[in-house]
Amino acid sequence: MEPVGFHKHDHSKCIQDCLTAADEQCSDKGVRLTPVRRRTLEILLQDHRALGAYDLLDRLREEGLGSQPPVIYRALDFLTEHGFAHKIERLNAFVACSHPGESHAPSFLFCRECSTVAEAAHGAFEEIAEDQAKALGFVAERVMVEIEGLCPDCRG
Amino acid sequence: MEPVGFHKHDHSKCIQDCLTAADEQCSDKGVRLTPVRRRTLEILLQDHRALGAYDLLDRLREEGLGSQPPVIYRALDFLTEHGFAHKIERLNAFVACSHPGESHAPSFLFCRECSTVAEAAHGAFEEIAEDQAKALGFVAERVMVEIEGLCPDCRG
DNA sequence: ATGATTCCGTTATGTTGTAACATTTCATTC
DNA sequence: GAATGAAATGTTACAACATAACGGAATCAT
Repeated sequence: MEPVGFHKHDHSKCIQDCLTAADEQCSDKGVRLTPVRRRTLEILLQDHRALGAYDLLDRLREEGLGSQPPVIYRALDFLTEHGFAHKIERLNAFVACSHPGESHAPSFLFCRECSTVAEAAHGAFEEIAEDQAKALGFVAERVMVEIEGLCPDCRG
Repeated sequence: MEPVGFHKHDHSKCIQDCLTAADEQCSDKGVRLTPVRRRTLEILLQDHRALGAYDLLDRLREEGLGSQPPVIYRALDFLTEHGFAHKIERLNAFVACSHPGESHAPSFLFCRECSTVAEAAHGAFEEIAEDQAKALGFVAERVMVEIEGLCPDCRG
């Protein structure tokens, strides 16, 4: 898994690939990527940035796709549940998954200036977490890593 | 630094030590551990559990120590700023620091059943985070690690 | 077609957090 | 011990984030 948020890349292809992957995975699993869900994912994919639920809702509203909070929260529940999007807890905001399909339990780096998010390799963190949990008799189920800082652009 | 949340220990001593450490550090720094701040810390120290701001506020209100949200949020700002308490982002809740004075940037393990929190060694996580950040040209300023799972008691 | 299921629209409300300004408390200096 | 200035608190009002509950529409399997 290679981080993508701070790298130059062919972004329209990046978007297309993610949407295609989502379409495929949904039909494989027999779940539906409905218009509201798909459009929410598209909006998130526009930037590799974290967006608040209400920002997303505003966008949907402009397009006549739903105007009340439950609409967007249901769409986000679906997308996160199936690994197409993730929540950044520190920001109360959501970001499209950059690596749909790959094993999930991501770590994030996000810029405090521009909210750009990169998804990073998580394995090393999980190993350490597992060691620490074991030493305490704790069963680790989910390891959240969120690294706040400045991205290459905002470092100035 | 030894994790404490899931271990048997002399808890009244644990509370006393933390309060004493807080008192000392405050006078060293020339800041004031006022009644609202001190009482908030005491309540947090009662359990090694994460408590919501409004739960804490209810406790303060019962004791006539302040009844409006800004009161508790200001106290929590003070306590977190000086390292006497921490916020668990995943829970929107706060926990007393188990190791006041030791270098700060903690990692947490918290139980999804009972909200008990243990503070764990953070160094290894920071190293990995630093490596990943460097590879991306990202400047890591704060590394948040929160491990959700089941504590020894709730594992059943 | 019909019944079951899933999804969406909507109202209402709950939870978490802050801006702004008035008042009080406290330490310092005169 | 009064005047002053800084820090802390009290209070009102509101902003931002999130969910419960219910009715109706779309979709799917038979």
